[in-house]
Amino acid sequence: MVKSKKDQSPEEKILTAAKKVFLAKGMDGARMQDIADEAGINKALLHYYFRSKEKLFETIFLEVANAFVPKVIKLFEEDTTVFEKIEIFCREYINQIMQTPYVPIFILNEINKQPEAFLKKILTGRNIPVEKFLAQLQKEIKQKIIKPIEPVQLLLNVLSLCLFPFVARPMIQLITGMDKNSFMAVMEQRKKEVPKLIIESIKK
Amino acid sequence: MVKSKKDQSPEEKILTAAKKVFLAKGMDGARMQDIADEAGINKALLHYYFRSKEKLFETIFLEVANAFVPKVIKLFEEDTTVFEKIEIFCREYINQIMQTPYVPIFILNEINKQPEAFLKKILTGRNIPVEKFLAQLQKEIKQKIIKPIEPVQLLLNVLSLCLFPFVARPMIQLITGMDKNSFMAVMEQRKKEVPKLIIESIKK
DNA sequence: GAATGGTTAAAACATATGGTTAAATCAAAA
DNA sequence: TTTTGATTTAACCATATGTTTTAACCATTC
Repeated sequence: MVKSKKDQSPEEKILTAAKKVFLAKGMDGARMQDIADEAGINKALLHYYFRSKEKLFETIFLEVANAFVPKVIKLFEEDTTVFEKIEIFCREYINQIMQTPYVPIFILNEINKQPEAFLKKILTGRNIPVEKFLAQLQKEIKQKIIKPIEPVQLLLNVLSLCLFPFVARPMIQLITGMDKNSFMAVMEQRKKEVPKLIIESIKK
Repeated sequence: MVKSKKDQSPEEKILTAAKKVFLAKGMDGARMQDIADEAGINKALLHYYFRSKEKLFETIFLEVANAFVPKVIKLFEEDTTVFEKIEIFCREYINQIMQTPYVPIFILNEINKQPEAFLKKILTGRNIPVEKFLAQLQKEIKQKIIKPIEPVQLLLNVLSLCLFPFVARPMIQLITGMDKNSFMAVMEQRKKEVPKLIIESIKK
């Protein structure tokens, strides 16, 4: 059950509104007035709680970036096969993004536009522990369980297949004529299709 | 050989500058003054040649959209196997986007933000002739050359694997530490890797 | 209930920004 | 050379927009 607008503190109302507006319009397209209207408060209050548009955006960006980082990264430290990891990762990550389908295009676009300094400041201490998985990959390659493969290519394949449909959703819906529900049904299928495809491609 | 700035007509200078600025900052982030400065001309001249920011953007969007549509679509009407088509499409499309790596994120983002009316107006008469390919797909499935597959899943797979890395390039470079050259080298590899992966996954 | 300190809003402010105007410039035609 | 029409610019305009100010409001404390 989501808190109704009336139950929220002004600060919460602002954050909820800012998230909605920034996600829809991006940093440049968002207007402080839009956020105030959406929150049902005065524009000056935004500056009372968050000093500037930039500060408010920074707060939202951080929060939304969390919704973009796969929640299953601890998975990579578990004692399972590479195939199992891929299977679980794809299923869970697609599942996660289905709950927040506007997040990927927002994040990727802002990363593309914000100055690097801004990003470094925000995204510090967020590096995924990948060494263990790389070691396991090398091991299973040596054991001839999986074909030799460049880890970066595997990474690109997994992320591409999981995330791109959400990034391109408006275009895909435009050219195929699907509505939101049909699209989500296709993504539901992909929870199985994507890991199958990846695993088939590296299985020996 | 690219025309030097001095050789270009004012209109060409404006278009070149507008393309650069819009691609880098998007419709909302771009400033008419930036474009004027980049073109080395007065701001009023922008309005002399293109009535408004919206008109100028529309012109650029159309041009850039062309750089986003695969130049090899006629390929689908040729008399070759599905496998050959996939192979050529991936190789050529990745090749094409490597020449214009900023285009995908720009287009996808603007499609996400511009009102649908605007897009419909711009993107009319641009539908890829896909029926013939679909028929061929069905035929080769019946002939048991390829596995049964949802065409929309195949489409998503191909586009994802070809385009996503460019959309996510800043992020990928940020988390892997690659520079532009390393990234492009990886994409060079992908011209072979991607079609191989796709074909493996549907070959019977 | 007066005082206090945090909270909210209306209005004002400064600047940015898309767009316009009117004059200067320039090249080609007469 | 003069004229004419297109091109280019500087200055200006109106509005949008992020931010600040000032005062009203409101709950809590003394």
